[in-house]
Amino acid sequence: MYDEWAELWRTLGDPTRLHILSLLGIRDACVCELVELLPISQSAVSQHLRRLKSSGLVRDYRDRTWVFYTLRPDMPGVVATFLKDLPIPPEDAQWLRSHHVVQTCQVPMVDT
Amino acid sequence: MYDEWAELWRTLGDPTRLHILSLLGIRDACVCELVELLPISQSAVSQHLRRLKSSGLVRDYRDRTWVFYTLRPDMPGVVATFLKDLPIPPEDAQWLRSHHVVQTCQVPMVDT
DNA sequence: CCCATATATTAGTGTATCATGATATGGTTA
DNA sequence: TAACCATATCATGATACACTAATATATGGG
Repeated sequence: MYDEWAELWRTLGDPTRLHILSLLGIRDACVCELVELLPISQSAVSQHLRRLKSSGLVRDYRDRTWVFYTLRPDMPGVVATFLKDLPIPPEDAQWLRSHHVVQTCQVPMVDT
Repeated sequence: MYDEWAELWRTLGDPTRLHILSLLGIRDACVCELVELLPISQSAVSQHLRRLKSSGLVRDYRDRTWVFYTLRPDMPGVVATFLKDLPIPPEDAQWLRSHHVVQTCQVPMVDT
C-alpha cells in the first residue's frame, strides 16, 4: 500500500538527485551538461537519471547525439509543489541560462 | 544545500514509516499499540520512531508507563499536505478508534 | 567501414539501511 | 528494594545504495 510512495520518496532522498531536479527546473539539459555541473562521474549521473526516470519524475528525448532530460509535467502534484520552491545554486542557474550545448560539449561536426 | 531535504525524504522513503505516520494521523498512539498494528518487532518500531522524531515529523510524550507519539504540527507544509491524503488501512483506523491503551497493553496495576 | 563523441551498462567496493534477538534503561507498584 | 512492564539501545546479518573504473552501445561524419 505504501511501497510506491516510499520508492518515490527514496528517489528524492538523495542530494545529487535533488540537485539534478533543480537544474532541470531551469531548462532541459543533456547528460554532458549535467556532468559539467555536477561533481560526480558521467556514469553516476547516468545512473541517477535512470532512477529519476523509472520513478516517473523525468523523461528523456534525443537530439542529434545528445539525450536531453526534462521534468515530467505529470509528476505527483506534491512533488511538483516541492520542486517549485527548491533552491538552485545561482551560478548553476546562470550557467544554464547562458550556455548552449554546442558551446560546452564536443560535437562531431557542426556547420559554421 | 540539499542534504537536509534529502534526509527528510529518505525518512519518508520507507513503507513502515509511512504506515506509522498514517496511523498517527488518526490519533496519538503509544509504542505498544503500534507494535500491535505493525508486522514488525518492538525494536524495529522503536527505531523507526527514533528516525521520525529526529527528522522532526513526530514528537513524544509520556503518560504513566507509556510513551505516546504524535504528529508534529510544525512539520514542513509539503509533508503535511502529503500525509493528509495518505490512505490508511480501514481496519487499522477502526482499531485505533475503538481501542484504548489499557485494553490492549498490559498495565502494571489499574484501579478498577 | 572507421573514428570520435555521448550515453548506458556492468562489475566491484564501501557505506547505509532495515530487520531480528538480546540486553539495558526507566517508570510504577508492591 | 524487588518485580514487572514499556521502551530504547546494542550487536549483527542481509540487502539496498552510491560511487568509480572499465566496457558496451548508439549516433554522426569522413
